This record gives sequence, structure tokens and C-alpha cells, in this order.
Amino acid sequence: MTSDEIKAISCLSLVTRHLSLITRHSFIMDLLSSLNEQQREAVTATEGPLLILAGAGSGKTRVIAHRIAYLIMERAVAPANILAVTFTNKAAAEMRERVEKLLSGSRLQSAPLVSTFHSLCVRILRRDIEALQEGYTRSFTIYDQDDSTRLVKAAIRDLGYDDQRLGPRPVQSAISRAKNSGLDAESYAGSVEAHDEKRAATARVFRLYEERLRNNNALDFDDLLIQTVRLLRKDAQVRERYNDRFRYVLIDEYQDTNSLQFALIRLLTERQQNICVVGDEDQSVYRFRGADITNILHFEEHYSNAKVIRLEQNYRSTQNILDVAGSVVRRNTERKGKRLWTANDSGERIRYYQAPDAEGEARFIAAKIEEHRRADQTIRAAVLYRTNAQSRVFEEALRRSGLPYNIVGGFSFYERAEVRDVVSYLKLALNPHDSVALMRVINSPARGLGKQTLEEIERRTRDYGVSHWECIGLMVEQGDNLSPRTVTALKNFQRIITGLVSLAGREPASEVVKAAILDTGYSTALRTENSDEAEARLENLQELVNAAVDYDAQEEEGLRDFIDAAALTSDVDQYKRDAPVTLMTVHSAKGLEFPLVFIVGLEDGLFPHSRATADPKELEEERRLCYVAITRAERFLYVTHAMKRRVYGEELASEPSQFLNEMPLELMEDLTRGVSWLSFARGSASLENRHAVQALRGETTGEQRFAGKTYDSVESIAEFFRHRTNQVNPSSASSLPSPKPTTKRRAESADTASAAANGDFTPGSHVRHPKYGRGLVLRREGTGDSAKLTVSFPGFGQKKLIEKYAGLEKA
DNA sequence: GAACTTGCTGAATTG
DNA sequence: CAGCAAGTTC
Repeated sequence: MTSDEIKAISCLSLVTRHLSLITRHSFIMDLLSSLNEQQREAVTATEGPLLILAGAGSGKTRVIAHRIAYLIMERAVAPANILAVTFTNKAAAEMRERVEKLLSGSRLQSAPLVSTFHSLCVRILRRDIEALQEGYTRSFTIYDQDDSTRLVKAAIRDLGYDDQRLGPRPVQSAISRAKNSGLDAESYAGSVEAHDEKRAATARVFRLYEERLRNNNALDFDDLLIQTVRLLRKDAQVRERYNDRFRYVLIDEYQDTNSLQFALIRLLTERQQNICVVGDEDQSVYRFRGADITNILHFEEHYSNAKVIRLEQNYRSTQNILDVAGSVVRRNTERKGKRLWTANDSGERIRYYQAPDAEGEARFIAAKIEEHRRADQTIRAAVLYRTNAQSRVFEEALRRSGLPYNIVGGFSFYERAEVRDVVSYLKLALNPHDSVALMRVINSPARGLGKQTLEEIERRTRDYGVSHWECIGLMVEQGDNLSPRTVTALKNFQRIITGLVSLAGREPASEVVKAAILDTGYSTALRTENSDEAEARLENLQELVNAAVDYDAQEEEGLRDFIDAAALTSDVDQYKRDAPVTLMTVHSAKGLEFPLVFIVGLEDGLFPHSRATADPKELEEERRLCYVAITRAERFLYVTHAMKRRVYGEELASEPSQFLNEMPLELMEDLTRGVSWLSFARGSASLENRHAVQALRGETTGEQRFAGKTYDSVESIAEFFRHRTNQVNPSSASSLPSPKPTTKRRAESADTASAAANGDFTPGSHVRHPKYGRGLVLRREGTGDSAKLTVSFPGFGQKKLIEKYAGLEKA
């Protein structure tokens, strides 16, 4: 962030000094002439609140960049008076780059501030947090999710709760959710029902957690926003100063803002009201993180004289891709509605493939990528999945094919244990009272301070009411009841940290980083391990040193900025634009585009995720996610699903995603060898659903001869298909499709054959129930007639039945 | 105190 | 199947 800004400033000031009036004029003409009518309007409507509804691929980033350039060049706004906020560093960097390019040739005193929400808050707090008068100092530390979970865990333990029943992660996320919805520990405690033991416990953990954050002079991610909002609310002087500074405010990805961000925006634009927000309600996919889609849906109510501009021309994708995307997202109710169109060709149909299993899916994709690359070596491909856990098979398949790939997310650089350890040493160099950092590294590398000693430190820290660091000082001084060996080890640790602290006071960041690797014994420990893994870790640390050297070149509060950046770096920030193949989650892909896109794992319960199918709002969010995925594609789009995959090491059968069902069949080309869900759906559609109806009645259909394994038999597909007919039925087209129950089923296993010997009702077979009618057996537990069956009855959902009492007959 | 073994439980998406 | 925590051994 700050470093990039510095880069931007120095770049801008390096450019040519003068511009004649004429060149300047034609420059503005150029600036506007490359835009379409709506874009131009969005750029030139500079005063007052403005909502730009920017469909996928409609040139949103372009518009923002042009708008900034226009403000500076045409409206003579000082760059320093402009603030643009994005969600990721990557987006911010790209925006800066584009503005710079547009302004190259002009001489400017300052650069506009293009920043993420979080780094904006850090910037404000690093300057003004002391005005809050709550004990925080400007040198506060930032706790990321991992740090904060550790703190929660310690709090749970110290309160004597059973961390079996009260898991640190759930509690941490409950606290985060509470904080994001504006509750502090007290009000959360007040909101707990009398008998709710668990929440009462959470409330106590919450309180202790907050207390310790404060004692450590630390802010978690949520606090960055919360404290900034509190500061601006409380201190009119500070608020005025920022209102005066940021006269034109632009917010990117507005549909992803949460209530705190909304509050922050309102406070910052209180006076000028020159607020321009850009977003697309169809791409709102961060509800779980508190994003409130109503921020964008109700913008006109929040800012009464707001102007609204729609950008509906898409420059990215083929018409077919847009049609598929539109057909899916059209089923949502929570939207303002846009009609995306493009002047591009209709392109090819999108391609569909049904794989037997996850490995087959990965092989297919690797082969297709190779095929496309043979035709066009420069083509960039993206493999998009719902969950990070899916990435592994694709990595393996791509490695086998020798395709160079880049993976976003999962374990990012700054999440690696060794990097985090060294960063913790750095945090200690700036603030030895940071207990989380201290406890993290006190014994890594191992230096004879084991569990016993650590517990002793914890105990005394509480008794003395001091920080861990002070406590260690006292223990070394007094040395009571401690083995000489322990005292020596503690002294050793103390010496290391003191050394780093004094180094941080006089040396540049990179030197402190080196010391944190060398003087702490970290590198020695890794080197003596002498394994490939240790080797890789050493390389990562070398990488960290390199990053620090880069930071040194930019001066200022070197080490501080360096650590902040480490905390605020996101997964997508690691994305390399010209990697030939990129693997990532759909979430990470938002805002990116690729000529060739694969959306994989389009299965019920995976995408849409099983945790989202119950709540219609969540389902709509999943659908938006699917929309985001589709609209990443420029020319070629593949959608795939597997018939079975391993979950928890158990093989489960899966059904096609309902989103496949929502795509227009005639725009899909089936690449599956043999019969597939799609081929069946097509056949049925043309036969006016006769087979589906027959199948439901339990009558034999002509297609049955295709049926191989029971679970992908025609009947079960027909059952699936029934939902489609409900959805595409003209009379119900406007209503939402009924969410199907999650249908991860146990696939046929080896013992099925033996089960078949002792009963008719094996998984995959069909039964008839007196009340529910025909159903499909999903699962069988136990043997004989006391066996428990899980049966799916179309229209009734899944039922658990005891074979003996259920009165089932074979169907 | 550290290294190893076993056993258990649990995955969604992220700044 | 994983990663982590507790238990076991040196």
C-alpha cells in the first residue's frame, strides 16, 4: 500500500514537466472519446452521489480510472483530494497503474490515494488512534485471523472451558460476526438468552479477548474498521480533517461492503457528498463476511439525490457466455436487474463434460488445456472451483501433463509457518509486549522452553498482572523455583529479543529480517534438519529477505510498513497475471478475466455448497457466485461435474448442480463419451418429459438399457430432471426453484454385493412405500430386517426407515 | 524436554 | 484423508 503509493508519486513526478493547453485539450477529448455513452456519463458526472451499476466486463475499472483522471485534468481537483477504495491490494495496484498511464505526461504535485479499506484504516489509525484516548498507541500491532484465533484459544483455556465443546475457530468467528454487526463484548453479553450456556461462555471469552487485545496494543482485522469508525464518530476535528482531505471518494465493488464500511464511507463523505460507488449486485458474494447487499440495493435511499448509471455493454465475453450467465442469475430475486449485451460474436457453445470421478475431471481438463495451448500458445486458462480442497487433483493432473500452473489461495506465502514465525520476531522487535507473537516463537526454534515452562509463564503473567515479556524479565531476575537450565534458556531468549529491538531502532528493515532469521537460531535449526522440506523453508525465508530489501528501497517507516503489508496481503494479491494456467476459488477470481475458463465440481452440495442450500438467501448468493464464475470467461467456457468424489476419505456419489439445470441446454455442447446427465435432459426435453414422468411412476423407459451403475441410472437422473421441468415450466418460470435436499450419497461399495444377497433394498435400488410412493435407497446400515435405510422419496425428501417396520416392497 | 505414535475429529468462501 | 492434540517413550 504505502510503498506502492510512494512508487506512484515518484513515478508521477518523474514524468515530463510541461503540457501545452492544446495537448491537454486533445488529451481530454481522447480520454472521453474512447468511452461509450454511459461510461462517459459516469466519468463526467463528478458532483454529488453517484451509483454506477456496472455489469460484469462492462469496463468498470476503466471508468474509475478515467473518472479520476478527468477530475484531475478537467475539474482541476488536486490529486490528494481524491480517494479511491478497493478490496484487494491487487485491485488497488491495478487502478493506480491505469490512472498513472492516463496521466502520464502531466506534472502533478501529489498522487490520488488508491487504497484498500484495511490499509486506509491502518493509515488513519497510525496517525490518529491516540485521539481515541483508549490506551492504544500509534505503534499498535495488527492481528490476522491466525493470531486472533490463538488469542481466543488462550482465552478459552484460561477461563477453564472445555475446548472440545467450545472450539476456538467457531468462537473466533462468532466474535468476528458480532463485532462486524456493531456489537461489543458488553452488548453481546447483554444479548445472550438466559439459558444459552454456549453463548454465555462465548460472551465471556469475547470480553477477555478484547481485554487482551487492548493490553497487547493490538487490533484485529475487524478492529481496524471498528476503531476507525469510532474515532471519526468521536472526534469531530479528526473527522473534519479527513472530510476536507478526501473531497471526492470512489468505492469499488460496492456490493461487497459491510455495515462498518458503509459507516466509514458515510463519515468520510459527510460534508462533500461527492461519493461515487461502483458495483454489481449480481456479484455480491461476501455475505459470510458481513457484506450487505442492501447497501447497493438501497443506495438511492441512503443518498437521496443520487444519480444512477447502468453500464450494460459487455466487452469481455461472447454472447453465448453472457446468455448462459444471464439465464442462471435471472432466477434471483434480490437484484436491480440489468440487461448485459455485447457487440462480440456469439462464439462457440459452452462445453459440458461429465466425469466419472474427480480424477477423471482433472485429467479431462489437463487434456483440454493442452489442446487449447496447441492451438494458441499464449492462451491463459483458469480452473475455478468452489472450495480450496478441490485444488489438489488438478495440481497433480497438471503436473503430470507438465503444464505450468499457478495456484492462488490455500497456503499463501505469508501464511507459511516459517514466515509467520519470522514475522512474529519482527513484531516483537517493534513491540516485545505482543504476547501472541511472543508465545508463538518463544520456543521455535526449540531452545529448551517446553510446555512446563510455558505454563509457568502463563501462570505468573496472570498473577503479576504484567505482559509476558515483563514476566520473563521478572523470572530471570528472581529465578525462584526455576531450574538453572530454564533460567539460562529464558535469558537466552531475552537476549535475542533485546537484540532485535535495538536493531529495529537503528537498522533498515532488511537487516532486522536477516537478524530475525540468523540470530534467533532459526536458520541453523532448519539447516541441521537437512531435509527437502527444511530446504524449501529456507528458500521461503530468503524470499522474505528479498521482499524486505525491496521495502528498504522505499524508505519511510520501513519495518512497520513491511509487517503491516505482511498482515494485509491477500490471496489474490499473489495472482500473476500472465501465468498460463491459474487454479483458484471462484471467490478469488472475482474481478479477473481469462480467455479460457473451466468451472469444475458443478455438483449438488458442492456448488451450490451444502451449507447454503437451506437458506434461500444463501442459495441466491451461490447463484451469484456461479454467475461470477461464468462471466470470467472471454471466449471458451467449460462446465464439468463428477459422478463421485471422495469426501472425508469416503467415496460419495454426487448429482449435477442445479445451476447446470439453469443453463440453456441448446447452448451446451456435450463432450462426455456416452450417456450423460445432459444427453438425458435433452432427450427428455424433446420427448416432452414423457420419460421423466414414466420414471416417476416406476414404469420402464426406453433409456434404461443405458443404465450402468444403479445410482446413475436413468431413474435417478429422471428424478433430478423432474426439478428441471418444474423450473422451466412457463407458469413457474418466475418463481424460485424449490431447493433440493442435499444429496451426497454413499456410492456403491464393495460390500454392496454381499448386501444384495440378504435383502432387496440395497443402495441404488428402488422401493415403494405405502405413503411416500417410489423412492431411491441411498444408504443401508446394519443387516437383516432390522437394517436402517435412508431413502429419498421425490417430493418428500430423505427418510430414515427401519426395514422391518417400513412396509417396503421392491419397485 | 523433545521426538515419535496413535487416535480422533472435522472442510466454505476471505481481508 | 488430512491435520492436530494428547499420550508414550527416550
